[in-house]
Amino acid sequence: MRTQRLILAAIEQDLKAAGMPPLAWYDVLWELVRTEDGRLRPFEIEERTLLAQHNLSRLLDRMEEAGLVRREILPEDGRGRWVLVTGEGRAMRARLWTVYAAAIERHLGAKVEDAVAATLADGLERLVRGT
Amino acid sequence: MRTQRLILAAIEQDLKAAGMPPLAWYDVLWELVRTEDGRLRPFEIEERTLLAQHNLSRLLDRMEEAGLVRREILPEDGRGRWVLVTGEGRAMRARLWTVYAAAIERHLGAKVEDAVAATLADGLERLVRGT
DNA sequence: GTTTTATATATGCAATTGCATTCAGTTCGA
DNA sequence: TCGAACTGAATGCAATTGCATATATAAAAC
Repeated sequence: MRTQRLILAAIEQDLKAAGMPPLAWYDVLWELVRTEDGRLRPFEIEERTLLAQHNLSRLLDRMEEAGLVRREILPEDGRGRWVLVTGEGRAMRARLWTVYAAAIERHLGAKVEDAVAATLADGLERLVRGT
Repeated sequence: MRTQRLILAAIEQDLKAAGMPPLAWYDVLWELVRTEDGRLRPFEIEERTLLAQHNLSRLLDRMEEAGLVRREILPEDGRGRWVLVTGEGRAMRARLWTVYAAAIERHLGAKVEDAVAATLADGLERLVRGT
């Protein structure tokens, strides 16, 4: 808990210092960009990012407001929406990544050897999966 | 990040389900209880819990309101306060712990063997210290 | 078919957090 | 010894989050 809080705070700090939006924005953009056609349903983003539903709904409001994504109703199911990345959204993700990657390297990569990192990743993964 | 979020959410969930206050309350109470005379300066709690200053200030408001701690001005430095645990605070910490301990066991202990946990703890510690 | 139940998303409102600033008191330097 | 600089804590206000509920639609049950 302590480690995560410290490192997350440090990374968010770096993003803010670079005038970038918070990490959650990156997470959403990334999930969208890595799909075939740059779009997902909100509930899919929800699952992938672990954001709470109402929380994501409002994050999408802000991102739409900022021109990074666009929402469209989908014909086959009137309840749902598509969330599409815009070009601006893709550009923002790329810019975010340069800062984010540097932050990861600084606050994580530079601190432990790859072997330790791999062991950590493995152990943490087990924790989630339950052995 | 994912592991931490999932496990923390699960634990907070257990606390809430038991009608208990959030984990941060426990952290503060614990830091107080483990001292010799059950009192600390706000900035000391801050360091130990990683809570932000203004944030802690308000958390203490709530905890004082709930009768778990008490604030006193300290004579030797007019700027500072003492934060003291009350008997109620100690009782609450003990009750919190029964739920918290069970949650830890359920969401952590039951999921990995001790050896893995030890390796994890070591690796995470290194991350903070920088090797 | 019409009522129930379930799913997907949004929203009103209260609680919490973040940020900048304020306030009070201490220390330091000329 | 007086004002600048600093430290510890609190606070006003905006942004975010949590919680419950609303809205809209679809699927299932009768």
